[in-house]
Amino acid sequence: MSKGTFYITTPIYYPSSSLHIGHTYCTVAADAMARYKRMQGYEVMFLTGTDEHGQKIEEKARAAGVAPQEFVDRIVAGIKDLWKLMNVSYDRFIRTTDGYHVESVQRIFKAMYEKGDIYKGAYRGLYCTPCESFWTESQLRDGKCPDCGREVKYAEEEAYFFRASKYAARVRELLAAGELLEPASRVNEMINNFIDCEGGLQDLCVSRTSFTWGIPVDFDPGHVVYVWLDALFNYTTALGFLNGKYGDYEKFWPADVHFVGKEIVRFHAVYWPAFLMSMGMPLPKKIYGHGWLLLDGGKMSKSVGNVVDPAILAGRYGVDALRYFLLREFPFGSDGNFSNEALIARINADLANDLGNLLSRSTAMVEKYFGGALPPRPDAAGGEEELVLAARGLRDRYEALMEKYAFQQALQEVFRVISRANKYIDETAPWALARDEANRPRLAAVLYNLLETLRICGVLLSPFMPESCAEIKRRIGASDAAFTWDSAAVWGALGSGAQVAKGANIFPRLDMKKELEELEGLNPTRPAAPAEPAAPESAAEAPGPISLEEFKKADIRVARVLSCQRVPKADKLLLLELDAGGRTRRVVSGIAEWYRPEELTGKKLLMVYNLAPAKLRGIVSEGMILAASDGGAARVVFVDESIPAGSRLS
RNA sequence: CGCGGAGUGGAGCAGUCCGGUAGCUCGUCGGGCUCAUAACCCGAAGGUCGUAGGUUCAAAUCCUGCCUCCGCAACCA
Repeated sequence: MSKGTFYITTPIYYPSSSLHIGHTYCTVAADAMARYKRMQGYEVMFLTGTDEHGQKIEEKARAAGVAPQEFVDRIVAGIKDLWKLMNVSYDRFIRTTDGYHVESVQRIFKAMYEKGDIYKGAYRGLYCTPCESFWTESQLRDGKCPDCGREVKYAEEEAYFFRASKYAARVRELLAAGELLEPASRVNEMINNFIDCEGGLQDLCVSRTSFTWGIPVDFDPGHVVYVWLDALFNYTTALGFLNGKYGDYEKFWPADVHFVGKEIVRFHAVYWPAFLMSMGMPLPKKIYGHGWLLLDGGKMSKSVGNVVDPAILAGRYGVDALRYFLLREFPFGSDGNFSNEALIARINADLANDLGNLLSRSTAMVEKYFGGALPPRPDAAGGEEELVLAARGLRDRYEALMEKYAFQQALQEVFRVISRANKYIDETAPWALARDEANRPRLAAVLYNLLETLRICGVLLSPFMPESCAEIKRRIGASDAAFTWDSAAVWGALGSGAQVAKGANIFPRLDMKKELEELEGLNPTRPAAPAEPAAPESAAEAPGPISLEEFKKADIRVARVLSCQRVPKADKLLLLELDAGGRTRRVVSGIAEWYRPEELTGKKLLMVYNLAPAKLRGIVSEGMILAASDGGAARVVFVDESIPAGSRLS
């Protein structure tokens, strides 16, 4: 029965905060693919998981006042809940903190080291101590640090490197062959930017000593494995590669396809193959770099009132409707504009008006004219009608598109047939046929054809909308055998006599205006969640309690803005000169998006007076001004004119 | 000159690689039908294909310049 195996993966997500619609998009796509392959009879392994190491997690956990493991445990629980809600049928969920993964990665690191592909080296170069940055000769300005203008000195820092350069030619050849990476438009980008660039493909630093939240290099304490080496091998350790946890490596590797966001195509298409080559392992058959969901024309953090929390949307409109929308609206390989309006319009037009309505009216007529029993199957003679031809050939057209990961087009094909069926009802006018007993056979044939069309469409839509299609199956009275992949290529699989269940539209029509208002009302001020980068702060990230003593360490003072100007070449920064009692302080603040310099000049505000200086865009900032933000526009906290500059907050 | 993407009827997109009647969905207007949801079906209006040049018998499509928008990157102490 099995046609073979099919191994598909999503990226392992970074649990620094909750996931959003962009992650959901990728995971739902992988789920649809996995379900499709299972339906076809493949033995599928669908892997997803989380990438839990790295400095950022370490920092976030510290800020939240918990241990890193505890921090990620919480977020991972939320991620699993989301996948459960979205009906994601993953077969395995890997966490890079899982013991078996850690062991495997240590073995891999060692093997690459012993082979000579990982070597101990150092960042070497001219180092500016205050800036904590290495610079190359060409970057220096007048022989000094280009940022702060101070002297630099030669320095080095110990690190392990992966000899990527050794595999550059092979990786290049592989990419250029055009099989590995899709869409093709990304291939040249990879080759031009990372391989044919000046200096060629650079060796990759694969260990860090600056933080500890990672997999230790077991033969060299102090080093932890760089997250990408750790993360990429998840695709194999999850199958049991170099560990005893699972025994599926031989069976499923190499992967049939890795779905990845375009921001990580580079690591998957360049370094991942190089790593595998080093280990002498087979390469994945396909890496598909999907696009991003942008928001209302692209503005990420400034547009107002969009609720793009997948859980909210799924809760309101149904998991299937959201899944359908994501995969029908956007071409998988390119960016798309997400909007609530598009979501609702799509649900109404396709699901409510076309599919849901077709199911309702068809079953209602069976009920009305045949007492709810499936009309007898017509003779083959009537089978040359346009609708029948379209529905009969649908599975093959759908399959060709699904094999190319063209979800949007595959769905379009199905809905073309659904539209054709609605038109068919008009053409055949069953209500007119019903008036004359002599037309009864014809009426039966018409209704049968409609149910058959619904059956085929229902089967093919199942990977996208599993629950709803199960309901379609029930309503048209299809047996299990009449709802399989094979049956979708057959016309006439529906038996006669079974009971049809009439009922309300499975996709109720939505009131666009009302929905948009309510969605905004749900969260009027929070900015739309960006599709890929930072998600809204989750509760897990709120810092824990601090003592009064700790709080008192902060010296917060009233300051008057003496002058204010934009920082050149920085979109978000303003440079303020502040009078806070003592000498004039220069503070750089990231509020240029919300304030013009002249709006601030002369105003009184609060500043953290004893914050350690930091250098931003080359300018030393001696403090921080206080502003409030809920994630959207930041508003400066102004204080009463009567308070003298230099007063301490207490 | 940091990297990349996009400009096509009111909106969102396809078509661009491989030049040759500008297509789809939504919206608007008119009509039809009544099984179903103010739904469905039919028809119509509406486009200098960002802009200026070039190549060509022929350009949305190829070449060059320019304009605009957007994402990434760098900065939000």
